[in-house]
Amino acid sequence: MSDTPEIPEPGPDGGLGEHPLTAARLARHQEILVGAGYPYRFERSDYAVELHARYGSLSPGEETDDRVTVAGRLMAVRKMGKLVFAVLQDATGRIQLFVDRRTLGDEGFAEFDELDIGDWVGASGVMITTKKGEVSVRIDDFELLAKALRPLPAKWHGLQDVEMRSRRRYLDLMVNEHARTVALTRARIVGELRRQFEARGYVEVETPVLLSQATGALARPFQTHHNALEQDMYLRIATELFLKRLVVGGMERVFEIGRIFRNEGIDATHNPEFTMLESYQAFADYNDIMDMVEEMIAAVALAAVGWTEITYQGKKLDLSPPYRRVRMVDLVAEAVGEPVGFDRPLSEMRDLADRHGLEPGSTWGHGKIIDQLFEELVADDIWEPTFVLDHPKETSPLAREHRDDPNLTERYELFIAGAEYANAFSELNDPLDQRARFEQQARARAGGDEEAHPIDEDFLLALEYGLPPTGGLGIGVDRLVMLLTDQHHIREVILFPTLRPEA
RNA sequence: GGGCCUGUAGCUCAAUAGGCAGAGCAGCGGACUUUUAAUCCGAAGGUCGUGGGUUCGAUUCCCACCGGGCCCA
Repeated sequence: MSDTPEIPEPGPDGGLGEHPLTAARLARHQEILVGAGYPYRFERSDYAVELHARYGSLSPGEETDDRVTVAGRLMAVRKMGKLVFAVLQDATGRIQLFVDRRTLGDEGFAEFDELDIGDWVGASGVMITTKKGEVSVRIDDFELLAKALRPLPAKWHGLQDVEMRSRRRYLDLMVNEHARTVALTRARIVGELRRQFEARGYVEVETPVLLSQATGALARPFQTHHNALEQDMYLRIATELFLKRLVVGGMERVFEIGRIFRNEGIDATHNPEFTMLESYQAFADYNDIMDMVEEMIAAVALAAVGWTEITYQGKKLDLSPPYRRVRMVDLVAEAVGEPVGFDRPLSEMRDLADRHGLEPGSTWGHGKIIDQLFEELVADDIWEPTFVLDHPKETSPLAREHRDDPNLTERYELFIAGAEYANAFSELNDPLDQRARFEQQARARAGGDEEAHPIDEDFLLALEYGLPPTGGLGIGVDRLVMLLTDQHHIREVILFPTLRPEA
């Protein structure tokens, strides 16, 4: 009888039908579904940012005959009776729609009135500027592309709640410009890192995430189980040993940017899954890698933020090379006011550690004490980019012995603003020495040191076929993004940080 | 793991020395053809994180739990 189709009863709608803020949106949505439905695609002619670039110089009140089609999310609506100003946000920015009844017609104008903030809309019209000079599209046609059944966070205060910004990152991205900026800057940083390595002849590779043994670093792994193989497996805690196997195989320059998993605490600088960049270059030593790293950091800063002189946590920071290069033992000696060489009796070194608030474990040698004194007394105070050189052999089981000192290794960490950004060494390539180092680690582990490497026999096998002299590097990508976007918490640079399930 | 703080409307935040919980924005109804957080008028909107306890009465005090934040280890 009736020619208007019946609106279906609300099905399982998550309670949207009962809430006053969503009932009307849901009803409209169902009305559209029983009618013409939503379009499957939409042809846009221009992004918001392009229109501002092209028409920003029009004088106030100027009109053109240039037709454009825009699309985006409706973020604001200002109704003036027979005239409406609406704001559409696309991936690049915002553009105002000038919606007047004369141009759009009575029917279309009434339909536009039914739109809600948050709806996805496509619209066509001509480019004009308003009396106040705002670049706008005076629309003569529009289409509802998808309806937002839930209201957006407040337009002015946005979304502040840290928890919800992380849990519902899409809302954060919709309403907080800085969230979009950080996400885009991260993409630029990762892209530039790739370009830097590719320009130097490196090949990007992917090594396994799922392993029967998690090796190559000091960390507790996530454990899982493979049903068909009937064996426990572990998520990787580093990519190091697999990348070196590739160099053994003759891939002389390789790098990987990949997710690493460490089953440890969550705080401002640690997320259980994070992104690590590792690279290995045959025939290079750690000096070569230092030169490369300072060039790369500067290039990445330029690409990401446009300058090498940045502001971090309210202070100026210059990332242009060359970076200071200083030995760890010299920094520690300076901090404690006395020499900390390996020629001093171990008992004196243990006293020294005690006096500086450390509680040296029974397995600690000179090297571990020096390393811990550095962490405790020096690391936090380094501001300008600094390569801290020549770590003790004891705490660097994968690094090659220093050519001038058998107690040290050719290893450095790059410190900036009190945090570590890169870790690199002349790689240990003698399989016999590597086996001895692993065994020393195993003894420390048996002695109660949980921060000790397990032995990886399969890696030793590969080494026995010959690893050329190699310079290796690891960079914490998330921390680098934090530095370049001036964020003080890792959750701000990871789109979906690890959280407890919501109650 | 320890300490401190925190959870109130869709969002951002108030208040209550234990006695009917408020505002701005958003939403709803109305006016308005040049707005930019539009403006004006009107009517609404709440399981005060969850569960116990004390009390005549608890959003407020106590306990536990859940989520979150900061600091320390």
